[in-house]
Amino acid sequence: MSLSPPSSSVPIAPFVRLFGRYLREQGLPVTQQRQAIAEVVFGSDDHLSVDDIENQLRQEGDRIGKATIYRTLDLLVRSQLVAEHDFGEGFKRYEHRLSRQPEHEHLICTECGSVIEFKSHEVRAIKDQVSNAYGFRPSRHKLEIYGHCKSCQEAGVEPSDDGLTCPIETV
Amino acid sequence: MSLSPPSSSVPIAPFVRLFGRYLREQGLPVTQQRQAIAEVVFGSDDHLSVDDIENQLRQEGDRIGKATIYRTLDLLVRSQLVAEHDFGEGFKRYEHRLSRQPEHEHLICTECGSVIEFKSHEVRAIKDQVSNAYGFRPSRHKLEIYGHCKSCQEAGVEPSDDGLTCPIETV
DNA sequence: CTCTGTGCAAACACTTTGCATCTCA
DNA sequence: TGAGATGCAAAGTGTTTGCACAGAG
Repeated sequence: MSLSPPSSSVPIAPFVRLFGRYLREQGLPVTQQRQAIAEVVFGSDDHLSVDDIENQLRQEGDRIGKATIYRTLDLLVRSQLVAEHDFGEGFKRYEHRLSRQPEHEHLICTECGSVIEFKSHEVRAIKDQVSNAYGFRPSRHKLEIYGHCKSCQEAGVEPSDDGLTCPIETV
Repeated sequence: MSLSPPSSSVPIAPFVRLFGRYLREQGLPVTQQRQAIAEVVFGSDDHLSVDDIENQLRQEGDRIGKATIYRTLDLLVRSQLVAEHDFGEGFKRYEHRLSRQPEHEHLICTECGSVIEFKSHEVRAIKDQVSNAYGFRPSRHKLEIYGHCKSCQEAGVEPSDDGLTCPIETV
């Protein structure tokens, strides 16, 4: 769906090195494959699927097995340099957390799959307030808004509604 | 994980009939299986997995194939009488939308899987405001806060953190 | 009586795992 | 050199689909 060209303009080497440091801290080898995968992830500001990553690697001449990609993504997520998302497409997407808003929410187009990031400090307030009310200790949260992006609307996509004809109250 | 006893105190027959009406509107047969499945879903205020539903049916003496359960849940979701959730457990959960806050958010315990529902009108404000800013036409949203519930905290569960030792800024 | 649902099992898509081999440290 | 990674293919998930038979309208 998204072929995501190498779209980053900031140098990514330092980020890859940061991952290398994490690996060394954990006593794990810094392999070529792990670096190549990290380069792809840090080199794109998109929300990449495993297939996106595999394709990008292939384009660059690297042939790395899916298993290795999954295993490396697991390490990247553990290191907290990368965040994992599930937008309900049946597979996961990955997004690096460097040089961008560390905490942000998503607008997701259910037509074309594009994702817009936005920041809202109100969310943090809600999170604290509600957690407090229930004695809950929050760690992470997600706010996702699904709908149609501007271009899909302009392309004539209509919101579909298919429920009961006499709707129940949907305050 | 959750064996969810028949916990509802409101009569569920009217809700099942509402589903029957939807089916008839769509020209689809109102079968025993569909009614039995609807009864289970409307009869519980929990967030049920397909296995939960299958087990509950089995306890009541009904033997309905998983395929039928999936197909019926699809109809229930389409009718908008039931909402589908993915709390990142690797499978979906289903929750009926009758006799409860039609729009609400979730606190999810990552330890025991329990779910607390809460309502926040600020979310709607954020949704409208942000959508407006991006020319986005929103349909649905989700706000989920993950963490540890009160009882798991009291049971001594500690939040774990395993990232880089020198963390990046996490404003 | 016809159209659709049902149940089973096979198919599916994404992800994980086992194992022989190779690589970093 | 040895712990650990890699790649392939096989196994595992939850979910969907194909098809012969059964049931609702």
